[in-house]
Amino acid sequence: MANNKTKKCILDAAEKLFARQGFYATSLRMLTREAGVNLAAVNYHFGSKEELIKAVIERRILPLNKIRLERLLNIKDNAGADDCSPDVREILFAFFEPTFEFRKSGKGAQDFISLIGRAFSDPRDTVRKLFLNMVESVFQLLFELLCDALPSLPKNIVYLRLNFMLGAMAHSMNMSQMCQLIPDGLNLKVDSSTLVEQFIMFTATGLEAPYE
Amino acid sequence: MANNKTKKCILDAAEKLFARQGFYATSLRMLTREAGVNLAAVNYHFGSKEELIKAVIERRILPLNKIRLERLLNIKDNAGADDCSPDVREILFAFFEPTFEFRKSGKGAQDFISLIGRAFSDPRDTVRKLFLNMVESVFQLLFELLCDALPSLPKNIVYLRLNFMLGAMAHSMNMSQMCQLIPDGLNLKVDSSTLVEQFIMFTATGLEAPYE
DNA sequence: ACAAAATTAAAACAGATGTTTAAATCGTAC
DNA sequence: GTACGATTTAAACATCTGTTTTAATTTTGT
Repeated sequence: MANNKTKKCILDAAEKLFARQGFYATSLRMLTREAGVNLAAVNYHFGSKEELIKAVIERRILPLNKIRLERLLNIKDNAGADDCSPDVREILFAFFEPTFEFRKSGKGAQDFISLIGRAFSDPRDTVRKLFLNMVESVFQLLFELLCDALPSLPKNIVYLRLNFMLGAMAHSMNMSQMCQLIPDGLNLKVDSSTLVEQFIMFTATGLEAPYE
Repeated sequence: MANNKTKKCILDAAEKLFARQGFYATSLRMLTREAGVNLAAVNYHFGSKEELIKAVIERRILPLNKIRLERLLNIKDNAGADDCSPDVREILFAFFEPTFEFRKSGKGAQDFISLIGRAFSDPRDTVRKLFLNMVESVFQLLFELLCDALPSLPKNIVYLRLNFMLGAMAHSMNMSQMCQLIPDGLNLKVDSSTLVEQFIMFTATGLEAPYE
């Protein structure tokens, strides 16, 4: 168990290639070449490609989830103590800021975030469920808090809007390829902090929109 | 050229399977079995799998784009004549309503719409560009109109928010699998018209959010 | 230093993939 | 009815996939 270098190389290469090409389009041969390890190493260390996918996601999402959960629980407790509804923007910031913060921490992190967007909208149940199971608890708490913060909205409407928000998020995580849409002469780039600000501004305002 | 039955069977089957399993996960053998035609028929009629993907998307998106373009141009002309800014909600309604309306027209249409969501966030450049090229003109006009409707916002901010919106849209199109997120006892289903209303309410309010 | 366990390496495996081929069948115009 | 082009069929093709196997090598505990 001493030498984890191979495992790390595989995870790093997988993170990169899965994010940029997708799970399906990345073969174990590309992956192991990129990682500089033998083809059989993946099956030896992880068992199968599917379990590698799981490991790639798990490595990063568990610590991230821990932070998000702490921050959301903190909001919940404060609201409970003061006996008032939590604030939507506060909730969103607690939920998104760790993600965007982590994203800035390096190239690998950036790849991982776009990989999450991939997993969230993967065609195959196996991959999607794999991811959803890991984030279920956080999402559930997020949903609860948003319901508390928006007491005038029916829960199914909150749920619907929550999904709009998550879709926007999944898409925003692949920002690199976003700017292919409008081939304008304008400089449409935005820096990372503007992205978070604008994202929260957009979604918070949308969530708070009046019902009918 | 007389018998287009085979072509139609292939297109229908492809639409269904591509939407439900993704492009990659659908093999030509599954596809031709579902369509009830010979394996070689795809290559005979369409040349390759990639060209089949293109044909599947094109069949539906061209008429849909025509409607959207007409309605958007109509708004543009009216605004030009009255010499006033167009209305955000009006623009969004013109853009989204045809899609959701078409979605209601049958099972195949429903599959197609979720297929569009797939194409929009496909990992591979080839597939994504294929789709983006077809919608480029409509998106460009949409962007222009939104800039006119939101004169107080910098264009790159409008562009950013437009992308949030498109992400939300792509995700909402696979609504069928959305409700796996919160396994609550609550009935969180919403009907189709509520979906459009809420989507426009959410995104319009988000787009109109103040800048900083 | 030696034996046992863990890891790496190269090769082969079984199966699936998109595509092509070559013959058979069909539809249609003369 | 026959000949000809379009279509369908079944089989083969080459290539790629994830996984296993078996042997070599390295690392570890004593």
